[in-house]
Amino acid sequence: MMDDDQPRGRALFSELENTDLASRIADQVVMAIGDGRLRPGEKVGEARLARELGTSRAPVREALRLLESQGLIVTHPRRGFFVHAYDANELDDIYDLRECLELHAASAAVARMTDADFDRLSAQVDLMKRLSHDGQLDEQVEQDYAFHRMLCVLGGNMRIVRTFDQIALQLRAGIVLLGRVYDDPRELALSHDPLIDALRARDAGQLREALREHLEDARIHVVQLYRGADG
Amino acid sequence: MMDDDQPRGRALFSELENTDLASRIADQVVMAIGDGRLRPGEKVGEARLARELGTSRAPVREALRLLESQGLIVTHPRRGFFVHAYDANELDDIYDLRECLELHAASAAVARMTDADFDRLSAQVDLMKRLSHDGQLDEQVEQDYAFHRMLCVLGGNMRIVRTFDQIALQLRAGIVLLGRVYDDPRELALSHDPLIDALRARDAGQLREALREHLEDARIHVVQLYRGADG
DNA sequence: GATTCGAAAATTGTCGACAATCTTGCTTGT
DNA sequence: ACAAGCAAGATTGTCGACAATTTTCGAATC
Repeated sequence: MMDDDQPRGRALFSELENTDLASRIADQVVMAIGDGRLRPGEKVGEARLARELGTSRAPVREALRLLESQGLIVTHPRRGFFVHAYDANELDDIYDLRECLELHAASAAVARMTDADFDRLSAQVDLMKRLSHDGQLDEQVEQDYAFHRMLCVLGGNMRIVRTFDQIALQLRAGIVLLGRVYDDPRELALSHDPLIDALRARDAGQLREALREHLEDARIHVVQLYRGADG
Repeated sequence: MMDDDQPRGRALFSELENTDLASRIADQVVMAIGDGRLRPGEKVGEARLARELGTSRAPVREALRLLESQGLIVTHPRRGFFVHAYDANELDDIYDLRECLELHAASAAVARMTDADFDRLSAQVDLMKRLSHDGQLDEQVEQDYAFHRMLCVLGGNMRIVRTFDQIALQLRAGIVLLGRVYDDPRELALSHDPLIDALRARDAGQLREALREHLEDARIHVVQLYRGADG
């Protein structure tokens, strides 16, 4: 009896064949939120969804409960499921938490990182730069999260990585509908250079400072956009 | 056998009176894990549980999925639900995460704390001391978590509080079965005095240092016990 | 015309059922 | 007796159904 640890429900935006019907439905809902078919605050009726997808309500219910635990869906008992509508304050809190986690993980990562790890991180930023030239913004953002996730993984605490994944999912879901966050797409890729510099020097203090600045920048961008959007 | 219809005042999970069957079942399972009726690694058959509780499988399934998202239950597809068996490394990771969060929240708390807040924190420790004299260890541990939660709440970031709640639940579930963590029950209450001192002085640096020591101490206690238990 | 009230429609929480799959325990062959 | 194989039993994933509740929408009232 072995534990076949498969890459857990880590199908973020991919519709990979998941053996489980509920997980597949969850993915579909995530995508629907991601591309705006489901808007914040909108009701997600399980019966309606089940009819649309041609399944019964049971797996739909499970999928929505799963997304509820991920923070993408909220439940009002006896009234149904709704797409979680993030407000500026909540995003601010989330970024605060993210900064707290990432700074901690990054400090540990500096001590544990091998040369090959550094090369991979560096290559990741290069990839982002190439994507920014091609105007592939969505893919660039995806690789941005991948970069920060790598940092967390290198920190060595899988529990922190899991929390980061949750946060990343929420941020993507909450932000996608904003459209562009940065005025110049290349800004996102370039803003990672200070991190690479600090990593190359293996200077934890320098990395913390660079990362703090990096994340504060993103936080301010997003929160300001959100406050401007509606408040 | 689970035979208690009394509310029992344990508000680990449900906030309001038990409205939802699934939530009530989740509470029962949490309690069952807490007092050892369900042991780590043990299978939790939904059909079996449903029969014992006199309900159908649907709410049981939802409850177990909820607990899965809380990290208390793991699922092996097509094979069922099992009580999550924490190992020493995982507890180590959890404590690391907890320390990261609590240090961050505590720093913010110092700046936001009112005199009344301080009095409440102080009173909380006094309560723990009284409980430690009466030998009410379970209740004392409960109030210990309440104290640390207050600190997090004072930090002002509700997202961090939510994560703390998750961690606390997992730690309680994972640790309870160890029995005693401290040799002397009074040690737990007394170890909070340095925190109170730092809070009284409103010295964030001092609080961070005291808290780090406090949590490192607990971490080492628990992890060592766990490594000694089975490895 | 706006507001309150009430019946119809839709939705949720819960239930029992069925096929596919996993587990268990027995049979069988050597 | 012991291991492999097979059949019976139990369990999971999914489905359709029903009562209770919520929402909707039109009617009656002021």
